[in-house]
Amino acid sequence: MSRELLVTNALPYANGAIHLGHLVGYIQADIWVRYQRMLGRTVHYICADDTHGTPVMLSAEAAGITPEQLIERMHREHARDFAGFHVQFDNYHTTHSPENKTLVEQIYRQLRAKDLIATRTIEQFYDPVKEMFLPDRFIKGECPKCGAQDQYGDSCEVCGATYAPTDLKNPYSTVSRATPIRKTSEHFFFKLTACAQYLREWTGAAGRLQPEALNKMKEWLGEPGEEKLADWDISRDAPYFGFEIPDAPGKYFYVWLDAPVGYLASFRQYCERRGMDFDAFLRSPDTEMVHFIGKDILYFHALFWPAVLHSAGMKVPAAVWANGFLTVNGAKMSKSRGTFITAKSYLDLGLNPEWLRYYYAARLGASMEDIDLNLGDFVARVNSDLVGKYVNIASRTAGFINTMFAGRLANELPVVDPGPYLHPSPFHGLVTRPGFNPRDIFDRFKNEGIAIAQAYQDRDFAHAMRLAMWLADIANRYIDDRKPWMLAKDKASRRELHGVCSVALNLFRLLTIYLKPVLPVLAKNVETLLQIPNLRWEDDKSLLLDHHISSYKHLLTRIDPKQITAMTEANKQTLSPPPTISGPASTPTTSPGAKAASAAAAAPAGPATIGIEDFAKIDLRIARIVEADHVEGADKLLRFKLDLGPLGTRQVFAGIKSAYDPQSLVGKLVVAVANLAPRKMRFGESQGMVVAASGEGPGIFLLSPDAGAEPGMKVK
RNA sequence: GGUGAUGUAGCUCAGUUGGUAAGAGCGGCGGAUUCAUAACCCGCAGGUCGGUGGUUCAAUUCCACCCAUCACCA
Repeated sequence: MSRELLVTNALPYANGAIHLGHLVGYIQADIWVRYQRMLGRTVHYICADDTHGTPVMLSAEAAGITPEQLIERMHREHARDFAGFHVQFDNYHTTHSPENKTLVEQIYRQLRAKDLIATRTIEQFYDPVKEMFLPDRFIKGECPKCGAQDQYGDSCEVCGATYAPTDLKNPYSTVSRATPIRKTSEHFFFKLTACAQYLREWTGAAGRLQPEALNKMKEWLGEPGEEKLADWDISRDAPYFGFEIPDAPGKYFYVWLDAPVGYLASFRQYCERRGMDFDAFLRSPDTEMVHFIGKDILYFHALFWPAVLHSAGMKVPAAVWANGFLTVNGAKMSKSRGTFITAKSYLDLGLNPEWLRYYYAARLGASMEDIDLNLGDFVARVNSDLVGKYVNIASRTAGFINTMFAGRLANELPVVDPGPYLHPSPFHGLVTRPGFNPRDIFDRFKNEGIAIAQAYQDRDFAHAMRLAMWLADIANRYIDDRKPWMLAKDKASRRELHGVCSVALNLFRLLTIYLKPVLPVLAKNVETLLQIPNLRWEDDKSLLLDHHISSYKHLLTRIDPKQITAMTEANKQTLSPPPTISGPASTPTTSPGAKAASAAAAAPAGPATIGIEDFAKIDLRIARIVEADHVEGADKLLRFKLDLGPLGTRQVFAGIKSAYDPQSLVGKLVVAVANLAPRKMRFGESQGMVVAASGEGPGIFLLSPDAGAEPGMKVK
């Protein structure tokens, strides 16, 4: 396992900011890479922005800039965010690069030469206004089963039904709102079906995929003879932001073909900069390529990517490791709850990136399971583990070395039996090495270090952190037992004090080695404190004796829960409007999955409380519906004329068509927001809103006052 | 509906290749201490290890079924 490694992280898409969910995988890979380097292994850690495709093209257009300008800006922001979390790539390139274009074309020509490219005519939805083919996600319509509005082309978020985009009723293009038409076009396909047997071999190799991922692959591949795979459509028609296919004007490579090639393109740029031989690296049997990805893109990395590489005669990945999604407080990240937290906002608010690195490490195992960022747990764990346990060891002993011994560690350490400080470890199967002396606390630490190293190697960081904190507890008990503050009072015990503090700081040094992949900056500061060079893993074999250290300065501050509140507040976007004022923007719906999660989290994660003065800002009034009709061309809206008594009459639109027949509403009393800023809609101006209740399921319910209320009365 | 995963103390989670091992951290309560950014140390949780059957001398740990949750697929 001393091979030279090329390690990559999935390329973030150049269409949005990096958020805490992205960071799980990047921090995971960065920790793993740092660990490998502490062992002295050569690792090239590579990433890039994924820049092509329809979403980038349309986003740029919406922003009034060129795709090149957009991806340039995103590239800068992404690189900044990763650096901010100490994710230290050796190279961060872009898929929109000459290196990538060359490589993609080279691979494509290889596939074509091997007769692995087919052409076929397919029919797709086409936006006649925008004059472009529409990816499924840009088509919405009514659910063919339950009739819910604004559903995507694959499944209904209201009733859970699944279907093809062609099944949608009243489909429309989310780009232009036009009704899409069907149109045929010639597409290029990669003959993935020819690779089934190879893929069975590739996926089955030991250590290549996680067991769960392998299960999934078996599902996708099927048994020999089952032919579950289909050929892969790798072309898209203009207009498309990407690379044009050689000898095929107007046809572009699908973004998912050139995205993974971006790993190699970025690596090639890096090789050229460093004077390394790119081709030789790929040819060598002593080099390995390892991809860290999110579980959502396993399909692309464990099927298409190895198949394409193998077919093109190139080095295939040694391993593809997927991480799960991030939930926050047990639920999907939510913009309205403020748990859709961007990397930038975390850093801008002054939160320490190593807090998050530690917390992720403490929760990350090698499996594809989702991990949860429980914000309360985050505060408790970081404060308790890092400040209360780990840093505290130095904090409570370095001062004595500084003031009583002129900053010099003892030249000889007492032998300390860890026995009294060992609490029953929950970890059976103690790893031991030859010559292990269980009666020596340093041996005990080093012995545990072997298990920690193994855990890092296996990407079971949670286990590594647990072991490290178990050691930190031992060190603290030792200090507590020997009571240096008592020893300091008696001149006769000077020598003993010196020994105890020197032992403690040496234990602290070992722990720093074990935590360094996770906490690189903190470790750097410890190296400064101890006045030692760059710690490597093998340094746990030595001790610091008769050595001068600097004066102690705070190594890490605690998290103030107020910082967490500030962060969620800063990320809280304007609450989506309730269905009643649905304008051109679509009504947000909640997926069945999020429903349960939000119910579970409902108690602790409700909206922030407000004062009466906030409530008073909303001018709620009783209103009588004097007119109500359908709106020509609107899917969901009804138009009302409301009588607000002394306030006159108002025209208001409300998105309740699915729930009410307008005629039945005339004459009814309802509750209206009178001071809502008027809003121009496609069908006229809405001068207020009618309030209604709705739950997670279908159904909208207007509020109405008890008998006796009159139009214009204030609701308070 | 299919496939896979998960379900252990109030919370977050370890662990058990089946047997005197049912545990940690956090929170809470009590005590001790004052070196340390009120940190640290000691004590207190009697939890049917989701439910029901089965295999076994013995199951929380293996098997079957069921329930709940999650993910992917159709």
